[in-house]
Amino acid sequence: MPKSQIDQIDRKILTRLQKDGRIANNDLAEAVGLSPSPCLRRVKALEESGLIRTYVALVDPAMVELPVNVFVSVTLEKQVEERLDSFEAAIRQRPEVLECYLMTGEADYLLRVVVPDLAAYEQFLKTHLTRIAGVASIKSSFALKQVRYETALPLHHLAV
Amino acid sequence: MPKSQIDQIDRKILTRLQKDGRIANNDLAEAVGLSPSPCLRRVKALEESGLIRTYVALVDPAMVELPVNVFVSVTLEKQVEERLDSFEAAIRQRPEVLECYLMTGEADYLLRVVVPDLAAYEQFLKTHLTRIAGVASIKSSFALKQVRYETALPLHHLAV
DNA sequence: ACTGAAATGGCGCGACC
DNA sequence: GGTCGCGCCATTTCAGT
Repeated sequence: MPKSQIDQIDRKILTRLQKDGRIANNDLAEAVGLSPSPCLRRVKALEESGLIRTYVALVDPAMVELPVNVFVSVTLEKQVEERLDSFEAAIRQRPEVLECYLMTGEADYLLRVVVPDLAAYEQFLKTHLTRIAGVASIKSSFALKQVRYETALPLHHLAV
Repeated sequence: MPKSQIDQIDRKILTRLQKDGRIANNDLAEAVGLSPSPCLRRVKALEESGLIRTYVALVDPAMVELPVNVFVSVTLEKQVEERLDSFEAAIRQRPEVLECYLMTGEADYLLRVVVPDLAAYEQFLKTHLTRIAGVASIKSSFALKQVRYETALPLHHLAV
């Protein structure tokens, strides 16, 4: 489903829903200059195409005792395809790993891990990360502060 | 508002809403073993306490022509408080910077930037990032693949 | 004080123009 | 894309424990 299907109104809908996923369809319709029914039809189409993946509630990390963000660079022993898959499968098991990227260059992984404190991170390292087969080296970088965290993708580049 | 206020049911509510932010209150109530009225009251309390920050729609990056993730390490010239604030303010202006963390160690920043292609990233570098006052050095690392991306925080550590 | 049940007003969501 | 209408859900009120 290429971008050619996305017009100005769809872009407005997406921008609005990325800010407020619980907006009432009536209000959304008014905001984008449509009547409720065709607006809802567009939203459903965006959902069914997979363009809108899901709706979620965002929780404040500090208020649930999860103030520590750690970025972990992981290097694997060999770059065999099989190793990558098994590493990724293992990573997907761990709920404290919120993000994981396969990186270029040294061809390792970058993880963002969220934990209550340093002790919990040490536990994660010892009990889980170091036990994954094929892990050669691990480098941890700690965040002092989360300056910005957005889930809304910028859509300005999408042509009309 | 410490965690002592959060009981088992609240945890279930949060876990559920982090997976499906648009679930009907009736269904949520049934899922957590409550009747609709007290369930909704708890949700409202969690919202007003700020523990639930907001509800959002998550959009598929590839389907809106944003397949490129870049992690950018930024070092500032001097670690004056004022410089940090002005850098952070500048970063907040740029919608392609989805995440920004103040890091320990070399005490620089780590950014996650999302762009349509390498040309757009080059444009971002030249037009915006390098023009921010106080930026000493920039190191860009590109992601080949987003292996995992979660917004749901793990709540298993919260005691009953 | 917090929970569960009933009533009402508004909205989501389909059929049709 | 807009209009109409039904059914369901969110929300308030009231009673119970």
